[in-house]
Amino acid sequence: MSRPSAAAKVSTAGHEATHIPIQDASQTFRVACSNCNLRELCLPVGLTSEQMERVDDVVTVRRKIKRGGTLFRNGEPFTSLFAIRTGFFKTCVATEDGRDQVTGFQMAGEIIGLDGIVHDHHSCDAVALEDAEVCVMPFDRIEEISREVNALQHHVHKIMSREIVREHGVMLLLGSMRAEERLAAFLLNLVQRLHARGFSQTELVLRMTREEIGSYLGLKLETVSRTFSKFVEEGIVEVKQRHVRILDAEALKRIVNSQQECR
Amino acid sequence: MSRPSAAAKVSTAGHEATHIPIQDASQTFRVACSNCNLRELCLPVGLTSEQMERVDDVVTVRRKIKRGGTLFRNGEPFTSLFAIRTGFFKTCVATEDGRDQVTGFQMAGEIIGLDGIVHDHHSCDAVALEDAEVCVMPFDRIEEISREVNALQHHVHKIMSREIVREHGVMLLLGSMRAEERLAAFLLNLVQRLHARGFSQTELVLRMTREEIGSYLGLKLETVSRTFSKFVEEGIVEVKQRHVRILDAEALKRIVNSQQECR
DNA sequence: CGCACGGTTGACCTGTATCAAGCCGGGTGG
DNA sequence: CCACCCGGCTTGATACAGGTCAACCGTGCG
Repeated sequence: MSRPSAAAKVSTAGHEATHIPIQDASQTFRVACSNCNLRELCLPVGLTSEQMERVDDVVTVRRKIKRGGTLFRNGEPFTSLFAIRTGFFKTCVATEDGRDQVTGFQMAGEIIGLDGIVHDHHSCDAVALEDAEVCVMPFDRIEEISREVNALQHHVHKIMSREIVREHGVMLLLGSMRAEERLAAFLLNLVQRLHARGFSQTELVLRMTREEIGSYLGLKLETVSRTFSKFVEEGIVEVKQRHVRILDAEALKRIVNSQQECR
Repeated sequence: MSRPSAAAKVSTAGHEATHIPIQDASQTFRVACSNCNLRELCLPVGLTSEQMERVDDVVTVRRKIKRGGTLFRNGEPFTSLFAIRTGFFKTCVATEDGRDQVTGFQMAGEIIGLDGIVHDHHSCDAVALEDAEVCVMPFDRIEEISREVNALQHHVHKIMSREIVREHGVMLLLGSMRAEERLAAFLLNLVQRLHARGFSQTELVLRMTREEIGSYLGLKLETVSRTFSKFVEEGIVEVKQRHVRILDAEALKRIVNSQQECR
């Protein structure tokens, strides 16, 4: 998967402002949270300007990652959490025997790296699915400042708890849903998160391959493909490559909590 | 369960208000962590006695839960985390359409309730699979004290991170393993945790039904049963009801990371 | 232009679910 | 104390969702 090349340059408006000429792999520079437009996604709301000043110190630098590059890898020492500013990531765990599992897809405003806290080493890989930029937040700094700013402390707890709850949802999906339900749930989840970021509620561009979707959903890529085709036949979605338009969101919702009924 | 006269000394501040009236189902009383024999499972190590005194304030009361009783339920307000002192729990999430999924089994020394932090309400049920006793740790108290005791702060972060990593493992299991691998992984995990608590490395008593195991592993109870039978035939384990003796742990390990070879 | 990777589709196979019957053990009430 | 019942478990027969293997296509990159 070493296919760096031209960044997938889909013009789905939005984050263009942050497009800055890329130099080498991971260029770094300094910025402030206080005037970041993603603030309300990463940070607690209602901070005094004094507190905000403290919180600004959480982010030391930003870092750019090219498509296909890794933000961190299983086994690497853990030092920082990362707030995604732009771009799209997948995280995945692997067993020695080569099998691997995508554990999540992360987009702007989301935090990654929480897995590293327990053992001071990361236990999964974070791979950029498109050119990305993250805010680096050294974890000792986070702990220090969250001792002073209660709202930040609670916010950190919430972020971790949210991740736990999200994973519960994935377990439910993997443990008890059939292929159609999984894919429907996946699409609804993606589009909902994108919508919260100001994108369309009905149209999305998949940043990942069918294989990656399959890995996340516990399905083979062929099954993902077939299920997409089925949705298309039924007029629920339009699919052209990675571009998906949802024609009937209600149908998707019905699929998710139908479970073939009865019993 | 000696009446904790030693704990009565604490007398800190006016938290008496939090004393919940004792009901029949869940009896409550006060104790100290500093001389709890599970300390090293719940708490950070290497605290000064001064810090330990602060940390003692984290646990307000204990609570007993009978087999089949719930510690908390989906939708209930979140106020506290719980450290399991004795007994065995399952946590499970459910969809409106009745389907549900066991997300984990918890034993002595483990912490439950982390799911409630994000939304101030629990998002899953915690059910006692045998008579149990838990330490109640009001979360605002945890936050307060962990601002003062760095080691506690970091410990809380680790506990949450550990849960995230554990769930990654379950996702891997559910997303990419076959029935035998799942059950083998499950048994190894259980026995390893029990061993860490001083129990046998080769013998265990399952506290849950085949159906609950199945729910956790994303299998039907019949498949769980058949897979047990297969392991018995192969001489890997002995199974009498819920009593399991592992005869060949190596074989289980081989099953877990074999994945039908090759590729 | 052509290759290669991602995606689609078809044919077939298999692991697990489903349905059903029966067993075992423990608790209850007569 | 026994008979009975019931929940949990096992086992068999059969069905089917999804996996596997394979061929082919389209598109975007070198």
